Amino acid sequence: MTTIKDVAKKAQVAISTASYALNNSPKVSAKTRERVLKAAEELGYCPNGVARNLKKNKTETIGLFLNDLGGPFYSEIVQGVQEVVSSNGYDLVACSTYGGVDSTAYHFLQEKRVDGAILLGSSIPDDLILKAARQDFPIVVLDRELQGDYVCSVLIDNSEGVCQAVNHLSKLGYRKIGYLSGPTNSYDNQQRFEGFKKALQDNDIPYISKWNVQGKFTENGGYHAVKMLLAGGQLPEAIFSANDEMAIGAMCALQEAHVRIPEDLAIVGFDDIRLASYMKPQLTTVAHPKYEWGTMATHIIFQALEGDVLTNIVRLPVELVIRESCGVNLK
Amino acid sequence: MTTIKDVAKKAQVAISTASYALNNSPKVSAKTRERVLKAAEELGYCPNGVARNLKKNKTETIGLFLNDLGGPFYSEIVQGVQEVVSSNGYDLVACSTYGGVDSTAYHFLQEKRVDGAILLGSSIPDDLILKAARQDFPIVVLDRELQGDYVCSVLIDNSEGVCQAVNHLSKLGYRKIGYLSGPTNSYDNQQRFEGFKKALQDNDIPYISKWNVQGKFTENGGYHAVKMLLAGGQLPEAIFSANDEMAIGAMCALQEAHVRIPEDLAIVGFDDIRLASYMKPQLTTVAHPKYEWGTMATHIIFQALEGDVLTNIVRLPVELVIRESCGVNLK
DNA sequence: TACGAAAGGTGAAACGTTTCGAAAAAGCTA
DNA sequence: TAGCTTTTTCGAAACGTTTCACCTTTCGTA
Repeated sequence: MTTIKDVAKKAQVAISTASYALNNSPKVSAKTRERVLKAAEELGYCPNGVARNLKKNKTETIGLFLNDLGGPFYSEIVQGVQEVVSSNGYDLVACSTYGGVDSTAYHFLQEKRVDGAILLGSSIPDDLILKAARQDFPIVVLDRELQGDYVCSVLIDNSEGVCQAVNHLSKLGYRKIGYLSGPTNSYDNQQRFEGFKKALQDNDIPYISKWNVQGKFTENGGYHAVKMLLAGGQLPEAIFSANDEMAIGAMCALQEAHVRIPEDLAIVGFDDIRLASYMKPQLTTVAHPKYEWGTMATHIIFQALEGDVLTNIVRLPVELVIRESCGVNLK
Repeated sequence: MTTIKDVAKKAQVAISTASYALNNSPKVSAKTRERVLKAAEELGYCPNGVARNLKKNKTETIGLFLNDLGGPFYSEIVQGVQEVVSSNGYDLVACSTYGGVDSTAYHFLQEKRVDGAILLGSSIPDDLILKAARQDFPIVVLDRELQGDYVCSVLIDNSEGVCQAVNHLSKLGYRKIGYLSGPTNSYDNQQRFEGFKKALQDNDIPYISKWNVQGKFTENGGYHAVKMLLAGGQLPEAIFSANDEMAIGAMCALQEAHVRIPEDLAIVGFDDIRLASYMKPQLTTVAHPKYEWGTMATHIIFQALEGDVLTNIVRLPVELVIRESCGVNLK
């Protein structure tokens, strides 16, 4: 590999001069710059990023850490993040948190191989985040509330979303509403469940615990949870699913059991993933601004890098998207 | 930030000893190791990855470079890659090629911030790839044929896939078959188009160029291309779409025009993305082993890193998945 | 012609590690 | 105890940059 040393030698200048020339510093004369650039060109020189990173003590790279790089709505978040990162002249790397302490996320967070991190997915524990965050290493989390000097939470308004969904069901006349739950240790699920119970109360609807079934936030999870529900007999009139993936699994299970949607049972999801609008019937769901979620988080990272103090929690609005899966007429 | 220097001082040993201790070298006595580890613990020491990378001249990181981190079937490729990278104890970063020469992909490829690269998406030019690849920096490309010492292509068998699709249509009695094309400069599209023409020939079906319409490999692209086709009057009996995304857009356009699928027009796609099986009617399409695509590519990277010489091209099998969008009865 | 300032160029230190070769300490054997 | 060997520790160089502080050259002005 050719280094700046080789370039300097070829151009017959000192290493420092070569460096200045390559970085367009005004300290070097046009002639020398020319000579250095030519030498670099001829040698096919390319600066070693790692060395530069070490010297400058920054990588100009932001890390986006996800549970699983292929999630159903990450794509739009990633685009938002990408956009802002690029426009700040930084690089973006997406990494998985897969593998616990051996995961890339762990490594990168601890070893300072990025200058800031955006985190979505619960597999990184709070204390590691709080320990890793510093003035020159801000962290934004997308799925939990976290208090710290260089940590900020960007969240969606879960309870408002659930509230709108339940109100919608209530307005349509549904009084027997079940809750299709995600993992109970997930922040989002907790928030949605709390919101759900509160919304029921506000609408004078009783909460019936036998209609609370739990899955794993995946299509399969929803499918099996609803299978259980079906096996138990006595269905609710409507189901609020803590996310769309599970709602889709639920719909499959229901259709297999010849339960008609929405005639026999209404269903509403959360996230508004792409598939939601392709289902038959199309899934009514709570949408959140995914792209903006990404841009917001990233803006905050750069603010922090510039030394601004952070507001600790930002909440993004949600919106109920009414499609077909709850029907439209009063029951 | 606390460095190994601080640890050494606190443990009252030389820096080198601290380093050996932290890396579990047998060169240091149990007592000293203990002392160093304790000091490190107390100081919350964490080795600086960048410095280590520089010294060792490797990052133990593989880069996966995609056009757009949220693509419709990347997810499974990524999982395959992730799996193999992890099991080799390496890290994985996914980066976008968004932004041309300013993209993260460019930077990382040139600045040696990863030890190997897997590339999908045409925005990195061939010559850069060939220039960047070296013994200790192998590159695998997933969407073009490329000859080079440390470059390998892992491709799917496009022509076989198209052939199966066209044979299927032919067997069902369709004789007027259109081609919904992706960008003409895309390798995959070229291959599929070549395969398409050959398959027509093999089945004694004429190629009619007015039924060749072009889009951008996106749903929208397919939608508009088919709108054009509709505006032109005189539809074919069947359409082979160069990918599923466009096929889906096409289906929307057709449904809006009250063209029934498959009764009035059959359609077959390519890729077998998740949405394909959720469409109404479900999309018949050519599936490829996405997960294996990722694992295969990654295995090759590690083989190359170990010094094996590479076979230049690997082709993965494809399989036609017959669903509903072509009908089942002879016309 | 001499002087001072500005411009251009340089050597060396530093970033935080790893690792080599050598020195020091400890443990044996005779 | 002297002379070995083995174990443990250490200093220093190196990885490839950037950048500080200083030195040299050039040039305009008095």
